[in-house]
Amino acid sequence: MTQAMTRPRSAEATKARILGAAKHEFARLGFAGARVDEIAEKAQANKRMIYHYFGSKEMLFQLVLEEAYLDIRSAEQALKLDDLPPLDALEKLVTFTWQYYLDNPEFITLVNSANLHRAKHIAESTKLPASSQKLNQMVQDILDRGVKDGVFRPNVDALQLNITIAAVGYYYLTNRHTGAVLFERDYMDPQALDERLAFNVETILRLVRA
Amino acid sequence: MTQAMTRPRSAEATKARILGAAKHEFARLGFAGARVDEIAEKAQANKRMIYHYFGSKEMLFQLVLEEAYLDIRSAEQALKLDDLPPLDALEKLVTFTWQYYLDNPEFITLVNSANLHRAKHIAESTKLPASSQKLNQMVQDILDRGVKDGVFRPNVDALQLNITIAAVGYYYLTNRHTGAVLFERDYMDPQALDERLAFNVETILRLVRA
DNA sequence: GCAGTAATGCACTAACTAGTTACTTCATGT
DNA sequence: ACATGAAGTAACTAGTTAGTGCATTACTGC
Repeated sequence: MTQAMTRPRSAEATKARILGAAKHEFARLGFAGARVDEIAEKAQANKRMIYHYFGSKEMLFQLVLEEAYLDIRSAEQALKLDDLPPLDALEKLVTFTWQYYLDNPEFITLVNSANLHRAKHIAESTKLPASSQKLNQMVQDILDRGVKDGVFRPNVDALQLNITIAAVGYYYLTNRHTGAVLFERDYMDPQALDERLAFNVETILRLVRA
Repeated sequence: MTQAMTRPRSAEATKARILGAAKHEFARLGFAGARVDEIAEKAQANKRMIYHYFGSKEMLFQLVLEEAYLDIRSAEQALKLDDLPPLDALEKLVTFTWQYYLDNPEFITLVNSANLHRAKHIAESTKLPASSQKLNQMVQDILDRGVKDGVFRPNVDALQLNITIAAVGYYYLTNRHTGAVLFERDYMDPQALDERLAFNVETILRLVRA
């Protein structure tokens, strides 16, 4: 990439620009569809830098994925749901998850791409299981408090609930394009989004209420 | 493709073999990842035949997608849910949807790939909205009967319910590979599958019950 | 200031990939 | 039998793509 102004050299800044561009391209076109040359150009970096810092297209994808997962996991931890009554905590988690998907549309297509490749790009990671376990524990704690307070029914599985909270938002958004064709509706219309969120909250709360 | 035995010539049979191989490859690797040469080989056909019958890789993908959607829509219609009490009908639909995904694993990755490309490959189809509307009407009828019988609460939106029925199964299965890494569980273990189906039925029934 | 090291750029390659050209083989209706 | 058109094939093309070799340029510690 030729630059009119000489940009100060910085390994960290270049790495970050490459990661950002890679996230964008992998999310937009999938792993196979994304082009290394295009990533380099979008990052205002040279393709050589990608191989210098990341080694291969696959390793780059690996890092993009890990970063994406760690970001949502850390945002979840920042919610401080322990301070809220169980019902409010659960509603807040459903709403947060929905809003996170809306604010970070790359996340969903990255995860889809990871699964198309049978998760081989994150298989070696140890950080991801660790942070996911914390999420699961967080939900388990909410459930326990809710049961103790008598607002939740007992024996709701935390992992199944977690999966379901993600599912009701994720599916709507990832399949919004085919959904729009099949059901002739604008899935991204603000009112449609509000209605879906309300429906999702209702779905989850009815699932756990005593 | 050289064949030891001379295969009788048949346009229909060749087209069908190509469509089958294409479905398999597109599902396995996504649209961008699939290779036309590989599809030809798997179909025991010559690549030229693909272009002869289907015109382009994109048109082939288009037909594969349409066929996949029409197949599930027709299987849904064959369920004859009108003959069942509303609660049973809904449970049967949830179970059917889950089992269809399990029996047709290509369906999910094809739909993901279609959405990655913003549904442009099915945008022109008129059959798909028509058949999807029938599905929606089917669920609406179940809801109406349930409300009349007093077993369902009123004002549950049929489309939202439809989306949710698909979501709780689809998400679990499409993200089973990353899920297995993150949560260190075998998502495809028979007992895990049974538990998930039971959870999904519970989720949907609690959502609609009076 | 200058040597050494890290960052960057350019031009290249070997393999691949969608699509095509020009041809051969077969089935069938008369 | 044989003409005709459809089914099928092999080899090719033009463009693309991940990955590299090597020279150059800018910081940094001394």
